Amino acid sequence: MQHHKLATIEDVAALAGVSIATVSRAINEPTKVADATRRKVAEAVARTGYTTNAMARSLRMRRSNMILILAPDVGDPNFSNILVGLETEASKRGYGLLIGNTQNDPSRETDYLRFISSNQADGLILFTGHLPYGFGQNAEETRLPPMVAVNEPVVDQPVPFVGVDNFEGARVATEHLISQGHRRIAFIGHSPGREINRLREAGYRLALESAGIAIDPRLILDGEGTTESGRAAAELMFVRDALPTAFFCVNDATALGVIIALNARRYELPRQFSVMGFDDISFASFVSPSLTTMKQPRHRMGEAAMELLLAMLAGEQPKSQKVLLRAELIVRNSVSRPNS
Amino acid sequence: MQHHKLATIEDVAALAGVSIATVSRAINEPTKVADATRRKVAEAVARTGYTTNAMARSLRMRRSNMILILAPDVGDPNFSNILVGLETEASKRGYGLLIGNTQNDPSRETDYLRFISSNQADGLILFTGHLPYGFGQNAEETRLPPMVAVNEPVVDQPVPFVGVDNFEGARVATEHLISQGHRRIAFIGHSPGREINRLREAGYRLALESAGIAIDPRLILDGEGTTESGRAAAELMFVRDALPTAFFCVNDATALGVIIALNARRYELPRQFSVMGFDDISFASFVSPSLTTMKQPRHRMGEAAMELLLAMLAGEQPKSQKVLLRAELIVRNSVSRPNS
DNA sequence: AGCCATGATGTAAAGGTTTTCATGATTGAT
DNA sequence: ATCAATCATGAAAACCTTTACATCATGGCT
Repeated sequence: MQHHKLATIEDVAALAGVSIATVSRAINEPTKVADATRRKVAEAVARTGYTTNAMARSLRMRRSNMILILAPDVGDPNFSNILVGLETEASKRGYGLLIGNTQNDPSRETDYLRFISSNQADGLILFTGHLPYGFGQNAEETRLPPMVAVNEPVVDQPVPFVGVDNFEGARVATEHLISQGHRRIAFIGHSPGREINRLREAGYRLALESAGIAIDPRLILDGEGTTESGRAAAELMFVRDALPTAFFCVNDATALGVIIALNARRYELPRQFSVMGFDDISFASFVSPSLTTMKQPRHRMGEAAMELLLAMLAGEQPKSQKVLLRAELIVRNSVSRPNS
Repeated sequence: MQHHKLATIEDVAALAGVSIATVSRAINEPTKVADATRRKVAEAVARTGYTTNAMARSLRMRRSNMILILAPDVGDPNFSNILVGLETEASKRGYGLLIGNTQNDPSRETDYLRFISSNQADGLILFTGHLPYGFGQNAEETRLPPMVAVNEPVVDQPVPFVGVDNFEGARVATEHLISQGHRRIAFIGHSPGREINRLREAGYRLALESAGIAIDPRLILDGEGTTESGRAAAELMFVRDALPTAFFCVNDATALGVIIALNARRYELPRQFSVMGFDDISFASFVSPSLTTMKQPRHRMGEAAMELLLAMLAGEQPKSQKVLLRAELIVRNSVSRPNS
């Protein structure tokens, strides 16, 4: 039922009247072969429609030219944009991408490791923020395969990381609000367990301190980064009656929730409240008011991570364990000067 | 620099005191082996940490248990949600997913076919709406590999298709508007070249005709399905001054554009205009007003497509060349009765 | 003329499985 | 007790490459 029977290197060799070794060389190291034979081989390849069997090749060479991507949620738009960058760089270098959706399920993580241990993938890109379950326990003993973490660093493990500078980005964002004249700035998305939230909050705090603004703990609200948590936090703020003039949200999803809450209460934005997000997800520009936010260079993150991983596979030591790209301030219409 | 040296089947055989053939059987066809030896082998496998080398296995068995996914834009959220369904079903059946981002670039399409012709993938899932460049020309001659198209059918080729019933969905959507009392319903997104747009428009037309409502060509506007095209179309409508009471948009992105245009003109929605979308993208519920739309069962589409492909790989003839899932009406706040 | 370096090619091994076929052992029937 | 059938296992082939090593020819040097 498959494609008849594929031509093998032997067929090509026979047709070209040379040995299979020569065919292999003509294809992979053209300089090591005489011009005339190279042409004969090329001709034979064209005639037979030969393509080298990747399985045999990988078996022999002990590498597959495949990279396994492990992500907790493949459907997440933030992920998929980074994926595009990963793919761009990988395919440029002749690597294929194998994707694994773990949903943070330990058994699925372990399951996907079979691709590594069975030589089906040469390296690993981690979106999960932790080592796949199955490496965890005896990490020092087991030699880790080449891998790099992207978006979220791996805690307590020497895994090279490519991501955005959350601390610096949050500082810039908060400074932007301050530069507009805001003094009472809320932070929505306090969650000390999440590295990303922690860093962004730290940047927020530094910006305030540097500007000599005292931090009001009533303006720092919990939130895990979902739209619903943003909406709830904003509501809570009104109940408690300790109001800011601006909301700096840990991410755009949260900011969206805040905007929904404010719209529902019929406030006019940004006249009465300013809202700032982080990420620049695709719909940030379509919300009303369109969202001022920090743009993550997702495509570049993907490229950089893949570059780093491929360099490691080529035997180079990573120059640094951490590549931080800077987020870019995108000014739209959800931030203005406070009018009080 | 790699993981020391992996245990092979020979190591296991030696430790268990049996031949490699027995080890292979103990692992893959446990019933064909005596209980005692099966236990010995299991023990040896555990001790050595053996995992079978997928390359050797694929080489021998002439199949890789990999599926290649070819998509024009991996970053598209519509795609990534279907991808989750594909992944769910594939990994349940022990298949891996290899993803290829083509950006509709013929050379990239051809390039990715190497995974098929080199046996690195057993089958193909197509999001592109056309055969990958390189199959096209002599399609009758070349035997096509097992493949199924999802989301967008492949034109003029006998490729099994899994998608949503766009015609029926558009009919249901339009009927919903009619049932609310609308008579002047615009269709935004006329684009005869696009199969999806064509079908949705056809459903719209049928619903109107069945209700005895004459079709007003001035209410049918071009649009390729982007937010910007929706915005522009709505604007055009005001310029031309042939206004509907409801807008049925070819998809949510278009509907979003329409809403933006209406909001900008300070209309109150849905009191003055109703807007209906199609797709139920993630932000449909966050727009203001939240969008009434037809939900595509993306996860199920992915699962169904993968199921079909795996069945084909197992040698079954696909029962039908076309699996159409029905879209579900999601009622939110962008549609109400007309108030004129 | 003889020698050596260089360059082009071929031979054969190795990579790790699955599976066909053969072999022996065991069971059941006569 | 004999024969046939069944069952468990092993030997070896096949899957298709890449590459270390060997071979041979060529040409340049002394």
